[in-house]
Order: sequence, then C-alpha cells, then structure tokens
Amino acid sequence: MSETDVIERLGAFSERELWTAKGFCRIERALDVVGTRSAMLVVRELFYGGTRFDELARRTNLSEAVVASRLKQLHADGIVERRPYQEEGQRTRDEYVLTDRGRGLFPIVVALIQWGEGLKDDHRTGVELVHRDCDAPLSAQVRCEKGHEVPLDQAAVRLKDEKYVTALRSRARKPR
Amino acid sequence: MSETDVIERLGAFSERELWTAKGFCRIERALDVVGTRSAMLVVRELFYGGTRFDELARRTNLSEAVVASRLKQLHADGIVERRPYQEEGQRTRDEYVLTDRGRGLFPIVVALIQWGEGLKDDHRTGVELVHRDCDAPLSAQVRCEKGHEVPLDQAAVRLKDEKYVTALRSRARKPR
DNA sequence: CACCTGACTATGTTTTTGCCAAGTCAGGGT
DNA sequence: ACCCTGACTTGGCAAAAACATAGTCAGGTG
Repeated sequence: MSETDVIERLGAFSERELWTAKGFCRIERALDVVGTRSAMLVVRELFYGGTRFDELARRTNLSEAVVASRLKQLHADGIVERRPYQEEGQRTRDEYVLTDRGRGLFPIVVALIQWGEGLKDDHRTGVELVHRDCDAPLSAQVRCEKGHEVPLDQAAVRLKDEKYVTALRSRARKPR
Repeated sequence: MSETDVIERLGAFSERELWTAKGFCRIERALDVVGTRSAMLVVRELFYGGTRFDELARRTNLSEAVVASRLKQLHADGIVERRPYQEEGQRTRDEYVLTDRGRGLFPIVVALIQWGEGLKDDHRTGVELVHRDCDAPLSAQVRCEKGHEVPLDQAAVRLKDEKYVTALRSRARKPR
C-alpha cells in the first residue's frame, strides 16, 4: 500500500500539521442536509420514485413524525418541492418531487448503494442499479472535467481561498 | 420536470404499492458504517492524509472519545487498519490507514464534497478537488460498466433476488 | 524506579434523533 | 352541518450520538 493512497493536500496548508478542512470543506454542509440515516433513507425512496407521504413512510419504515420532519427540512433546503395532486373522488394532497438540487444527490445515492453492496456482510440480498438502455451495472466514478478517470492517488485538494484562511489563522493566534 | 426523473423500478415489485427496498438495499449497511456525521468526518480526514490519532481529533474538531470510538468501529468494519510507527526518541504508536474497503469510499466522499460545494449557502469558502495531472476539477459521475454516462432518467433498479423477496412477502401476509 | 505523555477509557451530561400515541386540521363527501 | 381521513403536529420518552472531565495505562526516558 502506497503513501499516496490519499488525496494529496496542495497549497500553503499542505503540511500535515497545518492542514485543516474544518470549517472550510462543504462536506459538513452536505452532512447538515443529508447526514442523518433517516434523511438519507427518505432521499433514497424519492430517487426510487416515491412521492407520497404514506408511501415514503411505508418504504423507509420510519415513523410518520420523522418522515414529516425530514420532508419539511428537505423542502426548506430546496431538495424537494411540494406539488399538489388529486386522485378522483379524493381531496387535493401534496406529493414530494426532487428538485434540480435534489437530483444532484444522485451520485451520492449510487455511490452509497454501490459501496454497501460490496460489503456483503449482512443478511440483505441487495439491489442492482443498471443503465436501462444497455442493462450494464451502474457505479459512481471519480472523473475530472477532462474526462479522465481519476484514481485516489491522482487526486488533490486545496482550500479555495487560502488568503482568507491565512488571515483567519493569523487572527486566531493573537488572543492566546 | 419529467416523471422519469427518478430511478425506474424494474421487476415484480416495480409497482409503487409493492415496491420496497427496505431490508434489501445495502445503502442501509453503508449507513450503519459511515452514516454518522462523526464517522464521515473522520473518514474525510483519512482521505486527506490524516493518520494519527491527535491530528484526526484536531482536524475533525470532535472529542477524543468520539474519534477513538469511531476509529475502533472503522477498524472493526475493515475500513482502516492500524499500523505501528515510531518517531525517533518516542515510543511506538499506531497510525490509521485506509484499507481497500476504506478507499472504496472515495466516490462517496467526492460526491458529498461536490454536492456540498454546489450549495454555497453558508459561510464556508470551500475546497476544490482536482486531478493532479491536469488540474481539472473532480466530480463523481454515474456511469455504467459499458462506460456510458448515465443520467438519472436512464437509471433503473431491481431487487437482486425477487424469488426470495416473493417468498418473504408470502410468509409475511399469512399471520395477519 | 519514577515520571511523562499520548492514546485511549469511563462516567455523567447534553444534544440530537427517532418512536409512540394521541391530537389537530382541513378538504371533500354525504 | 357533520363526518371521514390523510397529513401532519405535539408531548413525552427512549436511544443514539456527542461532549466534558477525569482517570488509566503503557512505552519510553532519565
């Protein structure tokens, strides 16, 4: 196993003692939104075509209170929108539909399912995700905008605004 | 917005009233392992090259008790391995290194960072992930094994073992 | 042997997440 | 007007996650 089997840190903070993504990396914001088990299960069912409150509750096996709470939060975060619908002879209800922002979670959902499927250390029989047109299995792959498939040892990270971070750190050191 | 902007359900359970991935989809297993905020933050720092206990604690801003507990669990789940190391004049300690299984989380981490970066609704300045060789930004893309880039409306899912599920459901209906 | 200190562990507490049961509310139907 | 019922909301509770503080332990060093 190589020492490069990590994302290389670039820029002024590349040194291990200086590096911090804490407070800068927006994975934390992503985890604010979909970082609970229940939120992710609701999102999964939205991707599997669930739209109605009762079917989201049934499929996730979460309590109605939790499903209602997660949907409210996902709506507030712009992940779903409410759309009125009406079956004949019944009153108008809302269905929940993924927004553009919500559909942006697609690689995350696929990546989690794919990784989980690789474990095979539980009782579950699993699902398979496929490309409908050719029936080939799906996976989430890390690529760059040039189209290269990028293995972990060719990945790098830098803080977007190092000047800002430098200034922050200078201020943080003073009142000690 | 099209009704196909979801993963199409295939197979015997494609009907919305029958569909359930609950108990079959291994996203739940993935969430068992990395489904807490603290686990994901520790995994992030492992990808950013953190290996030592104290630097993982510093970078994640989690309490030492939580970092210790998460590392123990990640070790038990085969995500990291402990490797002894020794700096001169100091005693032997363990460092934590991602295993193959742990590196398999790479698309998940990239997908979460990428999605979070797209939000831009917080104070964070963000990080950028790049392909070191060409400096082009990274993203997690959903592709099939034939190499096609698969948009959401061309994705489909089926339960792997429908016979088993059918049998389960038959048994579950009896004692009502 | 005594001491230092990094890596935990233990305990109690706080916060967050999730559950259950009961309740509210509003849109249709009668 | 009354009733039904789907979609929540509320309150209390339990479990899980995380924190703070103090403690333990063991590998080095002097």
